[in-house]
Amino acid sequence: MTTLEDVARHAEVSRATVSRVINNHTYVRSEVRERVMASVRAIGYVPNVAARSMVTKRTHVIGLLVPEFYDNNVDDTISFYPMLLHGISRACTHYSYSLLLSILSPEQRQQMALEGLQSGFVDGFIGTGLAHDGPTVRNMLENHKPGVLIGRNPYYPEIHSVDVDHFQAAVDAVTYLISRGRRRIAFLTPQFTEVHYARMRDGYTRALIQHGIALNPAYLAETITKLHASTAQVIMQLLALPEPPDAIFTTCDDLGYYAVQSLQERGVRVPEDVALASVDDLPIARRCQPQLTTIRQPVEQLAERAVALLLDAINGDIHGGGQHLLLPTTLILRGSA
Amino acid sequence: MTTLEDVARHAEVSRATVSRVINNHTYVRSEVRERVMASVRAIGYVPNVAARSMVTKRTHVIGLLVPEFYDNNVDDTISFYPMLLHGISRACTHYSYSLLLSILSPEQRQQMALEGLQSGFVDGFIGTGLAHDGPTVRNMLENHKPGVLIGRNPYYPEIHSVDVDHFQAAVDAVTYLISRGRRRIAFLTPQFTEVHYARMRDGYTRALIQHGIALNPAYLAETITKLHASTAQVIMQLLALPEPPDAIFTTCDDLGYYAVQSLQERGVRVPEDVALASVDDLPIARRCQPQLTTIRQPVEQLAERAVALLLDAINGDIHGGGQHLLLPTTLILRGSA
DNA sequence: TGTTAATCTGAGATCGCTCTCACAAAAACA
DNA sequence: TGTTTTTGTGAGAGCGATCTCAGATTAACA
Repeated sequence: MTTLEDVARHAEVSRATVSRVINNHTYVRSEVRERVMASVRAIGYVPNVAARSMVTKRTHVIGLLVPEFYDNNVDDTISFYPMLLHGISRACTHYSYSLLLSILSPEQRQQMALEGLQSGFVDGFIGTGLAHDGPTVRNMLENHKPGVLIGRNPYYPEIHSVDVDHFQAAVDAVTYLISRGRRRIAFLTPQFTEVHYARMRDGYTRALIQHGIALNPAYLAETITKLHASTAQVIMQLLALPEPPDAIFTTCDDLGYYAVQSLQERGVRVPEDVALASVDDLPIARRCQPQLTTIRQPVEQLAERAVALLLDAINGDIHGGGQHLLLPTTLILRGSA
Repeated sequence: MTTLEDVARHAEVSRATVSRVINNHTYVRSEVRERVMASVRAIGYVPNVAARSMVTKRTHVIGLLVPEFYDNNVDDTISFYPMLLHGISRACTHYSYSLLLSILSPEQRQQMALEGLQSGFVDGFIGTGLAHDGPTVRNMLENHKPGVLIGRNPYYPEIHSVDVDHFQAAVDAVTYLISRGRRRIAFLTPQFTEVHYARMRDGYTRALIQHGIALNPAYLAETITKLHASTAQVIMQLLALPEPPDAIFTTCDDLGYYAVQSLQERGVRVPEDVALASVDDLPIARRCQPQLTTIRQPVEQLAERAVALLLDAINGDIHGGGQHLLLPTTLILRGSA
């Protein structure tokens, strides 16, 4: 490990001058600058980040908290978080930041899980899939390191956030179904308490109201898991209604996929008998026949904006309270509706 | 940000004593120890990692290099790397290490891509999917920070590695097909130069020889991509042979999945007419009918062992040259063979 | 050519920690 | 009770950088 001192000796200048060259400061004779850079290359000097960050109070590292996205025991589609992770990593590289990754198990999400993150190791962090009023989020605040949440947190409006406009997404999807002549539109969601599912139900309701369609409570359906079995069961119940739906809006592609399967298994044609629109646009959306008409979430953008917002916060470029970005979605037309 | 100094003042002891308490050193009166710990809690002290690592030369961070695993333009199954990532993260948490993630684009993989990793920021790193003789790997060496590769590197035996025993995997799969009475077994692989595909071909050959079955060069088939179209095309060619195969061994589940689809589209029954065995055991293996009989790779173990090996290397517990672990696989019997 | 301003360079403090070393107090031994 | 050993504590150096400040050199101006 070579140090600044070594370079200084080699180039016959002082530590301070080498530091100036390294950090591209002004007031260094170009001749000297050349000489120093040559020495840097010659002895293969690389600055020590720890030492540097001690004085600058910057590490150029951001922390990322994501929930576990893969469970070996469940035939699930691992998709959203890896995509997000991908985008965030890309954005970090773009801004020449490094990424410290914490994949939190459900228990860790319930505990304070910031470990090293507190210790001045990161300049800020991005949190996703955290319990809204959980200790991790509270920690973000107390820690008063800049933080950005992906997904809005109704409890702490002072934390910056970036989210997809799920309300509008649902309005768009349902409006599209209506425009295709459907009137008996069911709403199918996993039985999870996550906020965006509720938002989508609001959007669904809004679209119906806007078109003067009465809300039928029997059409509000929930599945216990995101898997085939529980989806099939709910589909069966819907089909058994006196007035079975002629369209279904599902809040995620997994459900959409299994819903199409379940419908077809019961001899129902998609989209002729029941049209289906969904949300996510994951690879799974294209793996059934017909492929899913779905709302694409701008995951890449979500990641990019989250990082950009965080860096702004880190650099003190944000004044006033929490910033909340809401990104628009796009309806992708395929065969299912 | 509170410092050791603050705690020292609060507890009315010296910095050194606080440090002893924090690091669980001996020679501190238990009464004093209590007092210090109380102060730590009282003022919410968290040690500064940068300062600490300056003197200990340890960061408790390991770097992970993975290739990009998601491409929005391709209907691909994102699976292996996220799973691996997951496992590595879990192992890190277990050993209370943090994880610095670098997702490398193809270009970055070709360049020197260790950026911050060199700067003493990580104690060592794990590399996956790197060009075997590429600059990144060379950097790992010159950098003389401990490193572990997932997947063997034929060029640098001195770098530790952990890998799946693909040779044996292929032997097992093909032997199983033979045990089911198949004799005309095709070998189907993506046209990639990666070493493990070659290893599997060796295993395939070995199994045939062991059972006195002549190798038919026409049965060695390659697809250009891992997608449906190119798989379907190759399957068509195989079926058009004078002696079409009665079984196919595919080197990855993506291919197995599309192969089953392609066969069925052409009216070939699986497994009655053509049996199929594959390798990976990704979620996609269970998404076709019949489900794929496949070789499960111990991804979780792979991750765990890689981390364990790296930590041993970091702690100087490994003597002699590069360690090379080869993990066994398991044959998962499902419907396709 | 003398004075002021702009440009260039180095000495040394500082960041927050660990760790060695010297010394003080208590315990064990003679 | 004096000496050695064990135990407990603090002073201070050092890790590798940045950054302020003062001094030196050169350029610009009167």
